[in-house]
Amino acid sequence: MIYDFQKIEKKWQNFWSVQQTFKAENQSDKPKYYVLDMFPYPSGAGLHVGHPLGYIASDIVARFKRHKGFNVLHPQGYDSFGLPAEQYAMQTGQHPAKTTATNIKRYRKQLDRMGFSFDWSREVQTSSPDYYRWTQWIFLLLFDSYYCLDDDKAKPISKLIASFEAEGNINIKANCDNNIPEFGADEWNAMGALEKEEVLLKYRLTYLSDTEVNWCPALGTVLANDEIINGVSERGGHPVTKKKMRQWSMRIGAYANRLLEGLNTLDWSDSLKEVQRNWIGKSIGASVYFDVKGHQDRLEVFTTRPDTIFGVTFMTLAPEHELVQKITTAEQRGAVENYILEAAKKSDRERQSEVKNISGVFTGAYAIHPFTKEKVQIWIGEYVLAGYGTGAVMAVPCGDQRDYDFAKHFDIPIINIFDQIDISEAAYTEKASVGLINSDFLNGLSYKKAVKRSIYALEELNAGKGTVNFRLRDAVFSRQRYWGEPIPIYFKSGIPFPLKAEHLPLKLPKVEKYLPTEDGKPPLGNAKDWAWNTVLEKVVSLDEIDNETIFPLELNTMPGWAGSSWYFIRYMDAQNEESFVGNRALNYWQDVDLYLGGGEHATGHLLYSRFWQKFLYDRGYLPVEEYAKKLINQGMILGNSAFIYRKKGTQDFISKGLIKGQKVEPIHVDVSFVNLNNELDIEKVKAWQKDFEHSNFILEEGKYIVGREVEKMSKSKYNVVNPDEICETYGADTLRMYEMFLGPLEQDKPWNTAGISGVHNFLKKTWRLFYDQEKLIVDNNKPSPEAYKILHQTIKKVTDDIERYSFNTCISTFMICVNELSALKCSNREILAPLIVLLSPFAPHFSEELWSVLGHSKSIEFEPFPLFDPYHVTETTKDYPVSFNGKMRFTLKLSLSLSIDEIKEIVINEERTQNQLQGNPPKKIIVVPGKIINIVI
RNA sequence: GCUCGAGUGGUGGAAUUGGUAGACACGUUGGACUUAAAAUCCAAUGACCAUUGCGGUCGUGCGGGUUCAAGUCCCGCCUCGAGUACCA
Repeated sequence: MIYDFQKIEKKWQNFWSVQQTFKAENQSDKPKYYVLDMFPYPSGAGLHVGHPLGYIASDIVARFKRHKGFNVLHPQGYDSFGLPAEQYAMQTGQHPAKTTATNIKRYRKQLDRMGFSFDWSREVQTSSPDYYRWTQWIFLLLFDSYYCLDDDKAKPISKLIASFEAEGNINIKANCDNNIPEFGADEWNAMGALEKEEVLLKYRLTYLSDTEVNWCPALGTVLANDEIINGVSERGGHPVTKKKMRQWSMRIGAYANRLLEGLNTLDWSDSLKEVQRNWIGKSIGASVYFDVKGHQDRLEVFTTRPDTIFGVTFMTLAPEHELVQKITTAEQRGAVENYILEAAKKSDRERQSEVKNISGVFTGAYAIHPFTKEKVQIWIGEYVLAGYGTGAVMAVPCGDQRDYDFAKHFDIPIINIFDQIDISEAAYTEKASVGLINSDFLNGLSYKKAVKRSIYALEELNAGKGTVNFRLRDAVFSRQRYWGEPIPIYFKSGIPFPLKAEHLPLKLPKVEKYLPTEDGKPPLGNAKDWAWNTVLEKVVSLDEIDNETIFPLELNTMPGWAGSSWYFIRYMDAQNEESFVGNRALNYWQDVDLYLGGGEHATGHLLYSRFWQKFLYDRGYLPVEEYAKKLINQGMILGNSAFIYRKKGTQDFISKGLIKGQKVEPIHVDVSFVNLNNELDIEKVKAWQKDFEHSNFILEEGKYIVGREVEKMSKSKYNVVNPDEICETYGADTLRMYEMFLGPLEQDKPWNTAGISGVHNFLKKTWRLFYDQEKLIVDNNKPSPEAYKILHQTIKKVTDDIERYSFNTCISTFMICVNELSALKCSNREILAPLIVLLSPFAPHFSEELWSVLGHSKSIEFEPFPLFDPYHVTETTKDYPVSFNGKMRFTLKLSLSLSIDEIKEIVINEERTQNQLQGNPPKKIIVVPGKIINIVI
């Protein structure tokens, strides 16, 4: 009988599906284990071989844990709201729901073919109303909350209202909008309902405000900071500009410190934690208030170097700073407005590319130095960013290179405050302990002391205070798009009100067009009837809304990250119609034990989901503050692109070896046209695209050799390899093992089919331990000691390797094991049965088949994982290295082998020991339980 | 510029706390079985020297150091990759 993987894989996939083998129960006496994959966006292109890498790894862990006696939750679903489906809809008029459904079907088929042990009864789709109903519910809960700084947690807004009624807002410490006027209880109680709502909006965790947003004209929508890479949109690479718009935001800033501190409790990679730390960007320093000469307003700046305050010779504001208009003098107005206009025109990218250009303009106004009382010029300059700190800096040219360059360029005075330091060429930016000079009461003090003293002095004068500043901005939550969750909000006189939870879901309407309306409203503006009907149906009475309003409903939708910020909770209890998750399920599953996914989500999904988790925890809906203590970022599988070379201006394509110095342009060709020796199938290329039909291919030694380059796998680079093809030729089990064998899980690696035969041969070789031609040759004889030794060494190594997620070495171990068993011609049931169990997480179909061949009727899945038995690993005569550390002590290490109790005798290789000890032989041997044996001499 | 990774045969990569570097696989070469091919099996495969003496020398990016012992630890460089960037 040959190894017919096609037949076997079909058979067992069908079996698992019919038996519902992988359905997890929400209660069990077994300990729980929750293995989570980052769910995919179902794109039109389908899966390529890179996508399953993480799923294979998590599937191995899931299956391993089932063998180890855990009740395993291993779900899968789809992040199915998103831009590509919407853009496709714009082009073709097809409803995104339809294309999404088609894509999901295709994904499912591909996933099933690889034999994953997902519990599909828990599938979620973020675009399904049953799911986004609860996304909307969480939005409403955020709307119903504020962040209390006294207790450092989110609380119901009703508590805030109660405080306002009792004592106004004077003593309230909350994370909220800036510039909220103070009011007492009487004033609050005297306010009208709408007025109160307007105040509350400034405290809510999701709130509407006029904010400077990243506007992407090409996509017709705003974008969050993490959706912009190098000044252009992540999707499509379109330019992004600044625009002021009334938008929903999420007060993630309230959680900045907890998100930062929480990282210390997580077992995530250092690099990923570092990315989040940088993104949160905590800096400790001081706020300093400068009076503006001749104005009431005070100018607030943030600095990390309050110790350098006596070096201030000017101030710089961002062009967008709100005080600019107020304080600019008549003579300077023209120049200032020109400058602002020029700055506004530029995209983020242009600004970034002009970093080295120094530009700025004097406002004509002066600030008063809080200590010296001298007046300092106030400038505006692009180098100050509106979005960081207060959008204004106190410029200390002697201590900051940018201020220094600016001062030199505009001939502004520079004061040196550093003792013995030459600042004629550049600023002194070190924090090293040089004494200060020209600094009044700070003279002679070191950095640390001066910082302390200056903050103290500022506070005394009421001219500043110690502050912590975060780079993390509140997250813009509105998107001017169709294919996203509708925001469950209606308006009355411009004030937002929440729909009631029992009225959810607020479903997406059908629209004719997916583009924004002609008057610039989001796509949902095309659904006027929907908006009115919804409001009539769901809001108590018509009086509740303003007659004047044309669109009483919120027309923006939620961003892509909304649905993905809590899907891992929904999996615990995906069918629940009463609540976003049931208490019993939640108490049982608690959190994710292992999360696997790409590191590219560090500043997006992985931050936002932590934020929502903490919020839901604060409000008492979740039991833990971090949902995934252990995270592994699988590396990317890269494509191995193939190139042909067109001679400039001709239709001649030159084989790679013949290019020499000629001018050629490389053109991607589909990798399937190229064989393992990089020879091109010219006929296929000619048939592929019209352009090449009459092209001339210049060969070397009768062949056209292509160039190769490793790039990201993508359709446009024609380097995509479809897992279906591999399953067709080698089978899913080979694909699974090969992807793991390619290299360490967390490393990026190019796809290369060259080595796949090795893994396939391994399976065939294992098969031959069971079958000789047609005959099953498994016997019930007593295995030899050698066979036991091989098996138990394998058990030990495979178990250890899975537990440290080193799957590539596991596979090597299997190969050694099977090679050795073949050499012994060992086909004993007592050896083969446990071996098949070991192998089953990696090659599940293969193992199930052989398991049933051995006469078992139940699925191998729940068979206990074989335990390592040191008794079977007898010969340990290997000579162990002996080490000597200064305390006259030797450490003798045993690699696998025996537990200490089993050791009868230790033989020390005299010659070797003598060599290493240079004439100090051991005198006494003490055996201590554990792995290390100490020999004291 | 800053932060974090990584540099090991022809290739992918092993070497868990310092302990026989190169496991395992691909590739290559030779051989067996075959009319032949496929499939399968066996042997060799870091470099150099010696191979009718079984061995020897050098080897983990470079230069130092610690240690009986360094791919692994420390110091100083080089190269590559990833992220990030006027963050006050």
